[in-house]
This record gives sequence, C-alpha cells and structure tokens, in this order.
Amino acid sequence: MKDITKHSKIITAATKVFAKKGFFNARISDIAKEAKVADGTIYLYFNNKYDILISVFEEEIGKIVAQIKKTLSEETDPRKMLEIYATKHLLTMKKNKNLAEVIQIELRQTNKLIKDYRNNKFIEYTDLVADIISLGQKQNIYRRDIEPGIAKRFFFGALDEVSRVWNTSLEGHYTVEQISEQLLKIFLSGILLPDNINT
Amino acid sequence: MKDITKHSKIITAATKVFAKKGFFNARISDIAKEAKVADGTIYLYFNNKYDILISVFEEEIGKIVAQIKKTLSEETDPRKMLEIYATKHLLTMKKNKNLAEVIQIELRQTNKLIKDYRNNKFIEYTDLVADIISLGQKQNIYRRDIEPGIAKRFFFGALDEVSRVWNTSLEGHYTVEQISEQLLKIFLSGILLPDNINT
DNA sequence: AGTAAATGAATGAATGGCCATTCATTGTAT
DNA sequence: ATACAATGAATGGCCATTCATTCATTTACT
Repeated sequence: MKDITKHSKIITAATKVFAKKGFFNARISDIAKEAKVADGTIYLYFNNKYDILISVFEEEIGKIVAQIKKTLSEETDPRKMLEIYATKHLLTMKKNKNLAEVIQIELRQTNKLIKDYRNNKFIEYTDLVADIISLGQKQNIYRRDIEPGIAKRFFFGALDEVSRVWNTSLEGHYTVEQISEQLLKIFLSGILLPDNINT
Repeated sequence: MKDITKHSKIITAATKVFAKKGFFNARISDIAKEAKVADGTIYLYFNNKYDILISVFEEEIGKIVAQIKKTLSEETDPRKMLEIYATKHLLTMKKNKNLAEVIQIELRQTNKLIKDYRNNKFIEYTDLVADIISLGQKQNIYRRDIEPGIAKRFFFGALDEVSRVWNTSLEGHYTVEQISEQLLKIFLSGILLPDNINT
C-alpha cells in the first residue's frame, strides 16, 4: 500500500532542496536523499521533476489560502483584514523560508515552462486582497478611485519583495510586526504628511 | 580586432533568449543562433553562461540607473520624483519585456548561484527610492515615521509585481500612466477615504 | 605595387560530464 | 504464494565548453 506519509515526506524534502539550490540545480537524488528514500521511489509518487515542483507549490499555497480564509472570516473590518493578510503572509514566509524561496522562483519560471499550469491556488491567494479592497469600497471605507485589480498587485508585490530580502538585509533589523505596520501605514494613509496632501 | 558590436549583439540576443526560455533552458547555441554567431565565438567575449547573464543584468540595469538619475536631477519635488521613478520603471519594463523577465529571474536566482556577485547596480537602483523618501522627510513633506529602507522595498516590489504580470493579466487593460497614477495615489495618500482615517 | 608571412578572430564538430528517468531485482505484508 | 512497494544501478540524451582548423586582415619585405 502506498504510504501517504511518504508523499508528504518527499514534498517537504523537495521544498527544502528547491529552496536551497533552486529548481534547476536541485537533483532528484538530492531530494531522495533528503527524504530518505530511493531515487526511484519518487517516481512512484510523482510523474516527473516538474510535477514535484507544482505539487509543492499547490499544496503549500493551498494550506496558506485555507488558513487565511479562515482567519479572515472572523473579521469584518476591511482595515483589519488587510492587516491580518499582511501579518499572516510575513509570518508564514519568515517561518518557512524554504517555501518563500520556492514561491519566488516558481512564480517566475513555471509559467514559462508549463504553459497549461495556471497557478490556480496562487491566483486565489492574491485575489483575496482584491476582494478585501472591493469590500471596503462597498462599505465606504476605501476610496472608489482605487482599482482592486491593480492594488492587489501592489500589496502582494510589496510583501513579496520584503520576503525576498528577508534573509539578507532585513533579518535582525525589523520584526514582522514593524514591517506589517509600515505597510499598512503606507497602504492605508500614504507617506505624505497631512499638511502636504493638497499642495 | 575584437568587434565591439559583436559583444552587444550577443547581449541583446541573450536577453531575448533568457527571457523566452529562462536561464536554465536557454542553450548557448540558441543565443549563438539568435546573435548570428558561432557557438564558440560567444566564449571569446564571455567566460561562461553565468557571465553572460550577469553582463546582461549589469549592463541593462546600469543604463536604466543612469537614465533615471539624470531625469531625477532635474526635479526637486520628492512627490514628482517618485512619480518619475515609477513611470520610468514601468515604461522601460513595458518597452523591454525581455529585460523585465531577465531581471525577475536573475534577481531570484543569481544570489543563490554566484555567491560573490552582489547585484551592485540593482542595489543602486532600489536605493534611489530610499534616497527620495529621505529627502522628502528632510523637507517635511513625507512622514518621518516611515522607514525609507522598508518603504523602498514596498515601492519597488509593487512596481516589480506589476511588471511580472504585464504580459498576462494587465496587458490591454491599463496604461503605464494609469498604473503609475494608482501607485502614487496609494503610496502618497493611501486607500482610505479621508473620513475614515481616524476611525 | 604585389606577394608572402603573421596575427588573431571566427567557426562548429567533438568531447565529456551530468542527471532525469527507467526497470530488473529485492523486500514485505497479507 | 501473491501482489505490490521500494530500491538503486544503468541508460541515454542533453548541452556547456573546448580546440583544431579556417578565414580575414594587417604587416613586412622585395
């Protein structure tokens, strides 16, 4: 009988190896060794190397989406909702740097490699931001001259770039809370001093 | 005598090929064919495949940095300066989608691959944003409780994410000006309606 | 000027190493 | 004893890099 734990052991190992070496420099034998499994065993659970990458991506992003959706469902204030999203994102990526790196790489390369793979989970993930903004607009809390479809890119992009440099330049300097606070400050109220808003 | 134009012909070809296939799937012979040059010729101008990648990156980013610095030097209002930066970035990436893709990939993989390569040009590029913010703070135009070192990540990340999806989801929907305007709106004044700022 | 060496750029076929994938064999549980 | 999971050595294809050779241009000599 196929071992369900073996599947996830391979996923975890692959996440680690992909993060460390990048997809193309990761060898199947590296993943096998990390998962304490024979090379051939991997092919009992996955079709090929890309399949592992996509599985890592979909499964891990899927978990985050589910978690965030659950947390958001207990909140109604769109301001708080953005804060929850930002903090959750940063905490997750900080806790799981391997995953953060896989997302970085995967996102930028898979579309090119596998035309028919649409990053569904990921789209769902970023669309959460657009949904929150739309909600806030309906409630007259957010400005209506903001396009949710553009703003979601800004919000995710900002978080993602912070995750990217987490290891190198931000580590030790700032906490997740500080960064999240700064992002919310800017995103909600901007960087202008009130005096200068209409000059 | 070595042909100076051949060097740049290879750079251009490599940018194209890297963008289309990604660094790892790009073959030297692809680049050679694109540049209308023999495979071996490439090694008269570059040490190896990574060297081509780094050269593409440094040269192209270097050009942009020089251009933006020049344009910014003619402007003193920090608000306008951010606008110039955003618009210039988006225009450049839209005009040169190949470059945009190379930057995306390069930025996320090179540090892992080549430990002693520090992306100097790129650091210079993003630091421009931090400098503009600091300047605005000195002039009492920008809030002092914003960390330029974090805010620059947000600003660049937002622009970069927009560039990433330019081909797929934004093409045809929005102009550079619209996106730049939206980013400035948010970055300068936030998405909150004035009524809700202190609720 | 005309011809012959010399220099070095350009070529692309051949090499060699790497590594995803396969599959014959072995292990194990029922 | 059967069925299926697991193994890992062997295979085969790919492709960065090399280098012996060709080609083109410049220099030197009569």
